[in-house]
Amino acid sequence: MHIYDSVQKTKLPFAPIRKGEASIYVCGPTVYDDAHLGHARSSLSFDLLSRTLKALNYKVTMGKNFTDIDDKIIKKVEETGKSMDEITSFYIERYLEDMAAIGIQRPDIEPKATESLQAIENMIQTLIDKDMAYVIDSGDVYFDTSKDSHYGDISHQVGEDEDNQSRVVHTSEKRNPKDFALWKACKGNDDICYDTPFSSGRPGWHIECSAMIEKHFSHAHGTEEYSIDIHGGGADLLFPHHENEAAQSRCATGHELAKYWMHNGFVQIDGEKMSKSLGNSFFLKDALKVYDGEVLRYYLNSVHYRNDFNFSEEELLTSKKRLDKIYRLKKRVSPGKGSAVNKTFKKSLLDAMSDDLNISIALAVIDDMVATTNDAFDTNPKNKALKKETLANIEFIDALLGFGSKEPFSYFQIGVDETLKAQIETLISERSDAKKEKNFERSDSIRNELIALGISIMDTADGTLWEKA
RNA sequence: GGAGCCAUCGCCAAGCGGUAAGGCCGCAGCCUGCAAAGCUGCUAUCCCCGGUUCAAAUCCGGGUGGCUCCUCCA
Repeated sequence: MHIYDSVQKTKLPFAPIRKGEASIYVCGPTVYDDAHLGHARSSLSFDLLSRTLKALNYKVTMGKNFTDIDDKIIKKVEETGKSMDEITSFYIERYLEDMAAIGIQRPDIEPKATESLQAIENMIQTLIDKDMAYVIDSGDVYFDTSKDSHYGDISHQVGEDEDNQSRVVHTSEKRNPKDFALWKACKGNDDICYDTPFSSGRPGWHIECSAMIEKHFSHAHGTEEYSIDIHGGGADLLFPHHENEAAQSRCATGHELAKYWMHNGFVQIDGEKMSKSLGNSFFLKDALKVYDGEVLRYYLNSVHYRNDFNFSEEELLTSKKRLDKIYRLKKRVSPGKGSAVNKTFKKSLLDAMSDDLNISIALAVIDDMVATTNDAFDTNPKNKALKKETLANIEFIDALLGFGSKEPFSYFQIGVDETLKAQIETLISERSDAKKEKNFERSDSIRNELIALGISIMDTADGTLWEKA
């Protein structure tokens, strides 16, 4: 396995802290609204990583947090009059449903900030005790970036001279412009506050990830140099979020946070980053109303995770066509039971994914397998061994990439209700009769009716099959 | 103002110094009553200008264009 490390900016062989194991932590969503396609892409990217490592026989432990204490959540509390818990638990449920719909394997650990307060407090206290953090008059606690000689190693964005060059004006009692809040003191009676020795307040954004990783991935920390193997998230988190996480963890624990850092590219709409502030975000739940989750999954995963992804309906339809081909092949071999995966096929797929998740090559390998197998069945439709192997191949695709698991006939009937189904079957039956009588004018006319209904048909040796377009 | 990323066939997209994968679309053919599906074949010298090298889409320098980060953000 090779992984592109966004800190070293190069592809590195994956050598985990512990042989045969892989610990991954991905920054999850702040739960104040529904997940958009960008969240989907991030989840999908690291889902592929996890599946690939599992296929390579690593014992994977995947963690993804829910940020459930945050300014925007508090704002939502004020706006709606609902409790913070009502809001966050609602969106956490929605998030999990949406992710399940696109085939994301549930992480092993899903920590929440509200359930990690002790760990957060401990880490901040440690930093204060080590004089790497300071409490200002208001009760806010800041991390002192000047005390960390490695601050900047992650994002390479902290220059020597710089500072007031930033287009953001910093005005506070911070000692250094780059210092960031570990803890925000209570602002008033209505604020969400937790008591700690340093002040009553709530955690800053960055500290939760460091604390959760420390809490949930607590290796013995003997001679181990890193807390986890891989830390992931969107490219926008590299700075300041990950830089700050790394600094906190390094200074509090004496260990580097992660051995490898991976960042996924953005989903764009018309060439611009999808984001709420630009008003161009596309909620996953809305996309799922129009497109099947499996098709969305194939589509959003069809471009390498590090590249930006420009969403277009036209390209999504192209992805569906490629997925369709896999299911058409599956129709030829279903129902049945798989035997063993073709070794060459399996190796080619794994080789592709082992190269920093080269999905393009992987999909090309699948397309090739589909064409070759179809060709073989065109020559010999009754090749039983090949049928079993093909089923096994498709099962492997599903395990590794997360698509192809549906019953193939039902895949082509998504969106067809019982009434329409009965109508289609009647028409097909009438058409078959017409064909037997060589009344082709009639049979073609029926076919046109079906096409008008969005149904395409194909005559095979086993009768007429139909598909919803 | 500072820091990065990207630019490959009509569209999407691999490539990581050794002579351009794959998909969609299009064209031709096989199959079919005709189709559809499936299969086969055909279609690019890599934004521009310099340089390094026996050899560059791939490395270096300079342009041009697009995107992102430095503020919440996947």
